[in-house]
Amino acid sequence: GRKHSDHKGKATVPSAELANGLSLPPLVPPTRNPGKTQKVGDARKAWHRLWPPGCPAKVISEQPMCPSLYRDAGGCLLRPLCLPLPWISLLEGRQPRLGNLEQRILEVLRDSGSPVKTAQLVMKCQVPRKKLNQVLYKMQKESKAVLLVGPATWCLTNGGTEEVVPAELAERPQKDAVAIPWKPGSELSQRPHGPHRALIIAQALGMKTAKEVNPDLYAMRNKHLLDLDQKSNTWAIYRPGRPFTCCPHLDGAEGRAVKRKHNTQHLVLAGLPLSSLPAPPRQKLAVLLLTRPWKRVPGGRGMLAGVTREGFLEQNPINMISQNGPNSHISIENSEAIQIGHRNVIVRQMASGENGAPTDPSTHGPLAGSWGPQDIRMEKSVLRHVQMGHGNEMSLHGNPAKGPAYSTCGSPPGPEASIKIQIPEPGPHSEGGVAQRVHIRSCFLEDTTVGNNNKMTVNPGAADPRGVARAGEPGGSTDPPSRAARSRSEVPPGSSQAAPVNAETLISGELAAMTLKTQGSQKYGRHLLSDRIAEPASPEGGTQCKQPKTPDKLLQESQGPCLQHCSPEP
Amino acid sequence: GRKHSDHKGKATVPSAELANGLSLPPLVPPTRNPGKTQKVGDARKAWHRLWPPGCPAKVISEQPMCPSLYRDAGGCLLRPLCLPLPWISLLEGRQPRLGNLEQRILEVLRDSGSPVKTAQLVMKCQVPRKKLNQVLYKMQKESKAVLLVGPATWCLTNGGTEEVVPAELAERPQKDAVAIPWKPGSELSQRPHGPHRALIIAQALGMKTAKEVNPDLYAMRNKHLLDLDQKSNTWAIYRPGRPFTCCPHLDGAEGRAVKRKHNTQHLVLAGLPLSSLPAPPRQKLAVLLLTRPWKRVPGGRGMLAGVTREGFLEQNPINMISQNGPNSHISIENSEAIQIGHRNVIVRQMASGENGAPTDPSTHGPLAGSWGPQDIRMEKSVLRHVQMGHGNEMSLHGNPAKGPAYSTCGSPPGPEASIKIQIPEPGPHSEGGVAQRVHIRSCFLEDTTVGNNNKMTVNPGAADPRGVARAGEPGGSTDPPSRAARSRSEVPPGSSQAAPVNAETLISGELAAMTLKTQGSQKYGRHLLSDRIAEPASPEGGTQCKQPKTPDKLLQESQGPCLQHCSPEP
DNA sequence: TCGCGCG
DNA sequence: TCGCGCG
Repeated sequence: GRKHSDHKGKATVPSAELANGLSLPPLVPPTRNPGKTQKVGDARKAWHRLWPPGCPAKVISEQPMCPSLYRDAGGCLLRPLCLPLPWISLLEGRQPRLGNLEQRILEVLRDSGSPVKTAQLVMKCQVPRKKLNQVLYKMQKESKAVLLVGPATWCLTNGGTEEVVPAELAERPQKDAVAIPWKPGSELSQRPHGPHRALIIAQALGMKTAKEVNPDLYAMRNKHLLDLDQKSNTWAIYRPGRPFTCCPHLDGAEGRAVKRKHNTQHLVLAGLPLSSLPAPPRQKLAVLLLTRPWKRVPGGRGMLAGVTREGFLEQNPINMISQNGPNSHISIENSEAIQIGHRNVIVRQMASGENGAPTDPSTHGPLAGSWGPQDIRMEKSVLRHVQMGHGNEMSLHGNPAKGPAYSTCGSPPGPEASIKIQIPEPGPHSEGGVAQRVHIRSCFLEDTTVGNNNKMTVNPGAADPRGVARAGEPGGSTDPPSRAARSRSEVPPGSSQAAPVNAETLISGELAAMTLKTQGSQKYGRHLLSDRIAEPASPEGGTQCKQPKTPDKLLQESQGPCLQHCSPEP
Repeated sequence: GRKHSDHKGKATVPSAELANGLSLPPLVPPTRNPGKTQKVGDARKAWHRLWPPGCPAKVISEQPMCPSLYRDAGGCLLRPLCLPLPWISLLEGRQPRLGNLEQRILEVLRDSGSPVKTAQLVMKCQVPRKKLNQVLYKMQKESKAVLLVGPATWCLTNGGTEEVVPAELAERPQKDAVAIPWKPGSELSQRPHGPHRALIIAQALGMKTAKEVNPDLYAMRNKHLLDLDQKSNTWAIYRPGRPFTCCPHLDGAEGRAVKRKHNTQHLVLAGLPLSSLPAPPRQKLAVLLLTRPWKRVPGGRGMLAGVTREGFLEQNPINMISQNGPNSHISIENSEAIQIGHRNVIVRQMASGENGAPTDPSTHGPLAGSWGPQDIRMEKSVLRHVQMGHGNEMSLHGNPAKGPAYSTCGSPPGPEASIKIQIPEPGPHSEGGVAQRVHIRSCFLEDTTVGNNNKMTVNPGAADPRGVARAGEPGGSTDPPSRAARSRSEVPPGSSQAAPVNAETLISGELAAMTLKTQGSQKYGRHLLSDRIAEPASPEGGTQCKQPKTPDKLLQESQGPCLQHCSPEP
């Protein structure tokens, strides 16, 4: 991408560029002692240092669920504080700020000291002319900070002094704005996820009493940014899925603790995608999730937290999503029986039968090493019983789920939902590289396999309940009813079982059995699937994972994964 | 989908609508004796009859690779000539003509008799305002046929008489324009694919010498429209993949000859579209299709219906599409049972059959290393029972699912339904890179396999319950009712089972069994059939399909074919 | 004097 | 007088 180098010639932060379509100016170290009192004039300068033009402040408020995103993209200047986004959001919420572009425009105009042509601004601000005009005209109309003084020619209304106070800036009293910045050595910094009492938080924010900060805290709780523990009356960063969630931003100790604590598993993990999708004007984030068959969350905008909370740990057969790379995205919607990766096997035998017996794996075993790289991109798609990869097998006996019943006549898979699965190369420079690259966007997937040498047998059985009932192993253990059967009975009449994704249905859907697999070298800790699953043909494992172990059992052996979620929406 | 009914209230041609976003006016029969000399004034009228407004003339020059599509969509008036597109292109290239939109604009203005607001034109012409303005201003500037007489207000410059002579029309001398049309009884008409000597062609075009037509012929050769046989010095329609190609537009005799020659029958081959995709504001892609059960042809809309009607062998179970040019595109809609890749096999056993047994996997094991690279892009498509990759197998037992039942409510996955499948040629520069590249966008896929050496068995059972019951293995286990059958009964009447398809998406229909295959002759990568498919019936070979007499079986023997199609765009 | 931001 | 086509 292009880099903005106008500002002191430093490189910009590309991730922020994604977030708002702007280039970032170079990072500027925060004020050494931000808590120190300053004069107002200086204060404004200080703000500028804290949130220089281009720092995607909006990311914070708009996409509050994603600490890591903020930290990487927008939290540049606050990163040294090592604070999760909610705190930063809280902090930042008390700061006056302008949009990135507005800031940059004013700066350019001020620096110029004379009218500036739009073409110049385009270059200085590194944004498309159209976007620039949108902002310029809006600024002229709303804040009067700029004026069109000729054809495509703009200047400051106040002669370029510091007294520029655009509308947004003028709205908030700024008296204590600068006093706010987080105390570096505060309790919160030491224990960034909490819990903390309100007073501590208030003090960290430069306030005196809890009362001052409470309104914000409660508001943030309502937005699922924070969690109030009623017993201890303490506030903590809210993390969906906790304690089962292992967040990437946890430090090693904490992460391990979580794993230890929940050693039980059935684990789940889940994937967390973080993404600031491109598209400036209407960017929406699709997202992610996954985990056990989670049910649809009615109504849902945004509250991925809710999704996760509800959906977790429900009799889930297998969910494995591995996320590896720092910028990986996983976003899956309405998925069912998916395999992505090499050599996966899905066997679904809902009904009687030894017949759904998968083919002999050995036949393609030898071919194991031969599969080539894969680069897959899917967008706005609905897939059922899909395998992608080499040497896969799929057997579908009887009636698998009856397909996405779209009631959704109106809206198609929304424009922004996205799934991306990128599996970076295991080694530092193994350019030979990407064994599999998958981009899935706005898709419905069911019984899907992506990868090489996968196998899928779907033997859902009949509508006849008996068939379902028989769907056990030879040994006599009774399998749970098929998902299809279950969902069939569970889904209320008239409800759409699987709606094509759109921005608002992001969170709805079912993911019945999904396997995302990467062949990673174990060195790097990227091997995300249990060996059992990865190598079903192993001697002790027998053949195809015919069912000896429940998926959950298999999962127990897998290393925990982690995930993070964020579902920012403007 | 909207229909244009302004023009004498007749239904329009959807395929053209797809192609350029315009509705077509009703077809007008061509001049009885097009070769007859006429006065210039009459001539222009004759042109209008030959290429009435809405006739996608541009299709010809812009996308010359698509005879059958042209014949149905744009070549409507030339259809009686039974000429392949290249000739028509050649012929047409000498005709003055207007673009669809220009024609339509003039028509609307003429009908109005008074200045017309752009907003009105938007509605009348069914094109986006921006596109309309582009054309309007261009017309004003270049042909002076229209004039901006007020804000967004246009009128004819000549009061709406027939004397409108837009730039394009005026550019060419028209003295012999009308004299050109193909001689109905010419050699070329009798042998429309050639070969013919240049003189014959020239004469058919109303010229006197070969020299006159040679520049065009060579130019067309360079565009791969025509082929010059050096030995005989004759020109023929160039058909990639010949002689294995059985083109839909072949006349009966030639078609039979091809069949006889290759003993393949039931075979089909089909279409290959080449399309210029997306295009600016809101172009829509026309598409293609092909095949056999191609049941639904929405009434009244679509010339593609015609394509199918005319060109394809009814009852052919399997259609193969070969892709040959480097930039070819294949667009598939509402397809089912598709295989894309090398050495695929589709076995569909509609009823009874204890076999249905998938083929022996070992047979294709050895071939593993031979798969070529693949680059597949799919967008906004619906596919069922699809395999993409090399050496796939697919067994469909029982009733081929009835495909997504499109209720096509409202909006679909989007305006630009398209599938692109690009299979890079294994040229010298096959850097050993990406073995498979897949891009899927806005698709519905079910029972789909993407990859090499995949296998798929779908055992849904027949519509007939008994048949279904028997469709199991010899062991006698009872198969569950077919998926199709069940879903049929389960899905409430009126509910759409699967539908993310645009109402305007056109050419909705079903593609029951399709195989997209590429293969290359070792050298050129244009060999279109796999050995497996080409020679399955050989005595020593194959055990692939046990059902001898079914069409499926016959398919095994089929030689690969070819075809091309194109979906026009302005 | 292409000014364009426009939904 | 939202005129907008604009590269």
